[in-house]
Amino acid sequence: MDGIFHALGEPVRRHLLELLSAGEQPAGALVAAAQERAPISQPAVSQHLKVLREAGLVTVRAEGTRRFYALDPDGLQVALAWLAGLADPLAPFAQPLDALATEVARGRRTRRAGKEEPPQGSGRRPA
Amino acid sequence: MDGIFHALGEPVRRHLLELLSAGEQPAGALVAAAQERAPISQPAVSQHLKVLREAGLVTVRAEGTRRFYALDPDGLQVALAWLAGLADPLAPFAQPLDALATEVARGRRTRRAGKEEPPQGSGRRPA
DNA sequence: GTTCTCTATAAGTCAAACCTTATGAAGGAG
DNA sequence: CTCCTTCATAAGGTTTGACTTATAGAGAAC
Repeated sequence: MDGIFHALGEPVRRHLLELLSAGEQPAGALVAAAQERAPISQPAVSQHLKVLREAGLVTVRAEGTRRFYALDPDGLQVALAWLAGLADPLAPFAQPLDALATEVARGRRTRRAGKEEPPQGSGRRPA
Repeated sequence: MDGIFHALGEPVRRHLLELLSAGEQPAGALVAAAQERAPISQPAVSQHLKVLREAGLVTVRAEGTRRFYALDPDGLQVALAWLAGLADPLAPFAQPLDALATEVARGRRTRRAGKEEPPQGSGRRPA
């Protein structure tokens, strides 16, 4: 939870998430896209991706020498639920918006991936 | 947008928002509540409140020498919409979850302000 | 094998941001 | 008016965090 919102607090990292909302991409493409917006080095982007990874906001899949990053719906859901609970304290109990967000996120992932649960290497750290 | 997520990145500030989700409170009460969780000075809390204020996440109302803080649904809505758009890029167009979040936030505000909509007799908020 | 590509980590620098003590401004009480 | 309360701002110190250059490791191409 702490890690999630801390990760979201950085503009570059939010931009990376926006890029990933179009679908999974190799680190190289993310570096190129980030450098198109503002001058930034490859290691800087790599470090940002590490933060997002450890926060549980993105997942990585290795293919050869490339690392494909994708949004992690679970992490996003945690942030969404917290904000929704703030707006209306009853929401987390009645769960109307909460459940809807989960639905959307999950549906989006399975629809996009078309495959199931590859071996999950890097550890996910609780927030 | 930048200011909003930057403000949300700080644990103390998120705690203050949680406290405010129970309703508007004077700064003093927020200081006391914050100090209950961890040792922190009054000016530190005041500075955090300033950040939240400038980010558009809270509003202030002066009454005598006291300042009553409250959640600003508009700011929360911006954060919610951004996250929802991430989870499903189509959401901002089709606006299912987006509209729902707005409804919730607005309903909450007008309900609290006592403008219209007499209470529907449901129980007051539980734990 | 050698080399080139792709990505992550190491080490160091610099700026942002958080916290503290001290103080000031404004309203209410005596 | 004087004092006390409530809250904000000022100034300064310290830590956190983001960036850069340099380098290492793994796989693909030659």
